[in-house]
Amino acid sequence: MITEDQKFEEFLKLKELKYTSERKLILKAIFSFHKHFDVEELFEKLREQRNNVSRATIYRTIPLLLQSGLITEALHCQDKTSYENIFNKKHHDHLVCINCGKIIEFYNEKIEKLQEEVCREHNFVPIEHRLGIKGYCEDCYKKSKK
Amino acid sequence: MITEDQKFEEFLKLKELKYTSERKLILKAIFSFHKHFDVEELFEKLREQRNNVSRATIYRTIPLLLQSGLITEALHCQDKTSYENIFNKKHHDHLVCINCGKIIEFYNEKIEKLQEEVCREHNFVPIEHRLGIKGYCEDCYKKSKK
DNA sequence: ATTAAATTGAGACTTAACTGCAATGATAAA
DNA sequence: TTTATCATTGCAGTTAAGTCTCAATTTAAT
Repeated sequence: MITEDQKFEEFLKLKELKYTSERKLILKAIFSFHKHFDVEELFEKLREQRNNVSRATIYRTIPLLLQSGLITEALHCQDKTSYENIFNKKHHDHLVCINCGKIIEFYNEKIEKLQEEVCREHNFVPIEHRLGIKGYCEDCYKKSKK
Repeated sequence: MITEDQKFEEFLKLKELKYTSERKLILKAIFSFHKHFDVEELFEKLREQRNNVSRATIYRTIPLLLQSGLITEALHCQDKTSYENIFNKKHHDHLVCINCGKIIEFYNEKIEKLQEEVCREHNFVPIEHRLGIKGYCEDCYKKSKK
């Protein structure tokens, strides 16, 4: 079982880039989140861990993490771009509550297959996809009806 | 058959807002696009039409157009937020070419139904959804193989 | 250990997106 | 028609995400 560190190191080696201590720290911080995160939250997390890394470096590292397939851009919830750790995670899509921001992850095999079919019909070679459904979660819907 | 003007006017009346000449011009400009557009392109289009409207007014009008259901936010292609006219258009999803930026619209009834099913399973009330598949269009894929 | 190249952080810079304010414009009552 | 009210506008300024520059440092291959 390959670790996230190994995966990132391998990716960097392939690109003839260096696995610096800052990059290690960023990766570690990301994997200490269990939810989506944005750059500011990552910066703060690193400070908490007494592992200060500049924002510039974070901004420069994120594209590498995206390319290496360790993280992915999450749905634009409000304004900031946020990310999601996807290492060793099965692909999934999202239900996002407009009211409370809750995110429900789901996976539907049939939808996945149909997407492949659509791509075939258009001679399109898919690399990744994102399906986000916005609406109201059970709790918020109940509240709104009162 | 209701026009986009009527729909917007009705929406504004409901909110006790005014259908000003600037708002009319913005709407007209939007409907002269046949592709996605961003704020800057809209600003330029208005200048071309000799109908100068300030950026501030454009930024203030867009939320109204979104709320009224005349336009929707398009997929984040690069950095800028872009929009899409959806008045009297059937809902559709997108295939986006990573290489040339080409956008292919598609609609798949089965996928739509399955989404509803997923929502039901989670007691989630959907309002809108967005499915974007990134990859390579036929032409770009052929080129890349050479 | 040497060396070439990549990387870093600080801070300046850029730009999309938005806002406060004074002036303007529309609407409804007088 | 005049007046009063309140939304709207444009300008100029603000915010904040993201990028760039450059000198100093670190990495990794030899």
